[in-house]
Amino acid sequence: MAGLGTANDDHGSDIKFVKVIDILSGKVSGRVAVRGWVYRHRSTGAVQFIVIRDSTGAIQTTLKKGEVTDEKFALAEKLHIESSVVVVGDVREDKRAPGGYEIAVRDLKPIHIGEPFPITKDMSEDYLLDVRHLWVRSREQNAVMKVKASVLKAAREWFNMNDFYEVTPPIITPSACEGGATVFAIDYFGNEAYLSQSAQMYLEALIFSLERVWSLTPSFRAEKSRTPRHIVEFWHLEAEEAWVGNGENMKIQEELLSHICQRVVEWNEKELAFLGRDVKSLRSIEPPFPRIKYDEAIEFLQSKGFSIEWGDDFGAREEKALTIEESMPLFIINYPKEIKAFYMKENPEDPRTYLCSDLLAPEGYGEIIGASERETDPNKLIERLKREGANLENYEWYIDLRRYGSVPHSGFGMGIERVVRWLCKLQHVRDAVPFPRTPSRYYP
RNA sequence: GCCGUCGUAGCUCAGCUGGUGGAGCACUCGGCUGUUAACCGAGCGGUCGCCGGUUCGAAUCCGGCCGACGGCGCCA
Repeated sequence: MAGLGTANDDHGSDIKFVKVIDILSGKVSGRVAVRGWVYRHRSTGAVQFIVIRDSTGAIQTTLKKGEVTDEKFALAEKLHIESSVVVVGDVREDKRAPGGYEIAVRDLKPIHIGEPFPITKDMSEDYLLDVRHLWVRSREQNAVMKVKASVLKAAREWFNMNDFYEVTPPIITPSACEGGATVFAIDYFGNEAYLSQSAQMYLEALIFSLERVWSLTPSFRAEKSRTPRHIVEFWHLEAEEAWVGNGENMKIQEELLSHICQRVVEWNEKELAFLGRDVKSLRSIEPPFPRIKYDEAIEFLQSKGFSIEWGDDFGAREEKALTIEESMPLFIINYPKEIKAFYMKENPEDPRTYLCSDLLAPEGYGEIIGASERETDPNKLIERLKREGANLENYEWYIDLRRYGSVPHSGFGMGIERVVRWLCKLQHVRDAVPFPRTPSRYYP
């Protein structure tokens, strides 16, 4: 509780500020000071109930006529929802209070009496996106942001424990990193540059110095995708590993993701409960994850009545069917070349396919990681780029990486918001971002 | 890009085959000594998305446009 400061009560002595969660968990008692925002305000005339929230939770406070001055009582009646206040009072266990504890207020100081808060009870998804700068205060957004922070913290923790260096690839790039996907162009002192869609190629360059690297960067896709799993700007966690083949690459992914799940369970039990995610299902996420070949996935889908043939890519329906009954994430390996990117390594056992994997989240949430061993033969890369009609000049430096001590290597990219969506059981990835960017929105 | 749904008070919505625009919440005022998104009474609140057409008369019928949302495709 260091650094929370103190507030003068009406007797002139200094009272320590405490966090709401420490009251609700029974850690503190007696006279306390709390600062936060008005979450609910009810009154029966002679008793006012003001629920105050801070970043840790919400607690009911009670004001009774005669226990505070008439001026303070009248002032409290004017507090709109989301007004900021400091209260001083006595912690009391009371079954009538939500959460089991309340504060009997002795003194109350408004810091700012807010204007009427625009968000009330019936709110459309549309409207909440318009007032996102205020909706981020909601319990739901608060819980999701806490889980997301844990995901990032746990990922960094795992990489640090496993000999990876965190690196900082550029966001402004001279060309698209992946063929086909649409890029945002920006004016770069009179030339055209692009916002990064993936750090992968830069990470590939860095393994020759650091061997195992990872990065967390925003990635941008200028596609007018209208689905619950797409946003224009998303946080991309990517890793690249020298001397690692496709199999070990998958081991790294499943260990990383399992660590993230275990930590989120450990750190965010309250938030997960609020979001409706049962902790058991996440606690059981442990290596190894089941893995099936693309061919087997096709056969499975055909047996389920899908009209899909070898060579077709999986759509949302197919991904859902493959994982809706699963409780573990599922690897699908060795996709046909036609539906994957040019930089993947050919599968020596079946040259029609690549040494690659997609990791699908369980319960139908779909792809959260795309991964592969990378092609090391410069001629094969040139040949594939030519076939795609790419401008080879843009890829010269990338081909160069295969000319000076090339080594086998693999890597992957994880969509952070997709992981958070799955962990928090969200309808849409945009709810895993405080200020989502979609084709139709970039405000606020 | 394709398919679908919807635009009425600050918010959520009702408004029938065309005839003087409504409710709940929020807000203001009043009442209530234990409320749980408190409750009760009153008040305030409108360019019915925009443009045009039909009609004595359009929120309502017709046409066009704009915007948002939902689903598919593309992908992390």
